[in-house]
Amino acid sequence: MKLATWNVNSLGVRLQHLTNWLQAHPVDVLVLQETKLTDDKFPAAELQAAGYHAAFFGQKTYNGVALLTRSAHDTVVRNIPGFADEQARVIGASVDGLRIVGVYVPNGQAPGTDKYEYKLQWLRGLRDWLREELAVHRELVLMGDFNIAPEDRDVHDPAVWAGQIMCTEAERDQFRHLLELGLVDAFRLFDQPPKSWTWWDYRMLAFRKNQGLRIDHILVSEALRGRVRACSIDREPRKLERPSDHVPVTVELA
DNA sequence: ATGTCACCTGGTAGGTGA
Repeated sequence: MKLATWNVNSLGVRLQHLTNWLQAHPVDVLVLQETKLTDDKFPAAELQAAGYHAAFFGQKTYNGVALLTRSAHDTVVRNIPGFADEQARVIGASVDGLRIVGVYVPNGQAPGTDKYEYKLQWLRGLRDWLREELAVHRELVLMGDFNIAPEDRDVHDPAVWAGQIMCTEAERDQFRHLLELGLVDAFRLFDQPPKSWTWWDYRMLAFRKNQGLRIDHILVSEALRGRVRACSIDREPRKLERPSDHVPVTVELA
């Protein structure tokens, strides 16, 4: 089976890109970030026509997450239990024997800001919850927009980005703490092309110059490690007209 | 070149967030 994550940067704008992509890549599970739609505006009918059950959790203007599955899913969770949050950033469910958690980690703006502190607090809350979740669900996939480039090889110019948002040591520590729970970065289980990014700034001709970061990730629990057959980034949607600034990442499980 | 995009309010531009 195949599972994927994609920050669409407004599902209202990107619905056609999404349905086209799903037609070409009929993954079994897809989590979306930055839908930017309240639940009453979520295009559930269009996605049902495309063959997907949808769970969604949105808000006005910002954030918003969704989970699409070919098979029926159940036991949906919205946001982090026990972590009070006014922003819609997490959706999880059980499907095909797997526990799926889709996340839109706060961007954090810049070190030293309130938003940065919120990001770090949020990541601590996520870790505390996932520790419990993993104890109950051995086969778990955590995927989404983490807004963290875990290592220098995930950054087009590590010198420029050193200490900047998405690359600070505190953020990378939080990412490592997630791995320490017993999660594996599926992308790094395989040889990958150098300069593999999932996000390019709209500005500065960043995509044309391939100046990006790898900040969208798929982490699988140790119990799933042996089932991972491939993990790849699809940069094609970034070439379309009016693209999202992020592209999809897909993992294949046996 | 902080050079783009999305979405809001409230209006034919400016602010916020990424």
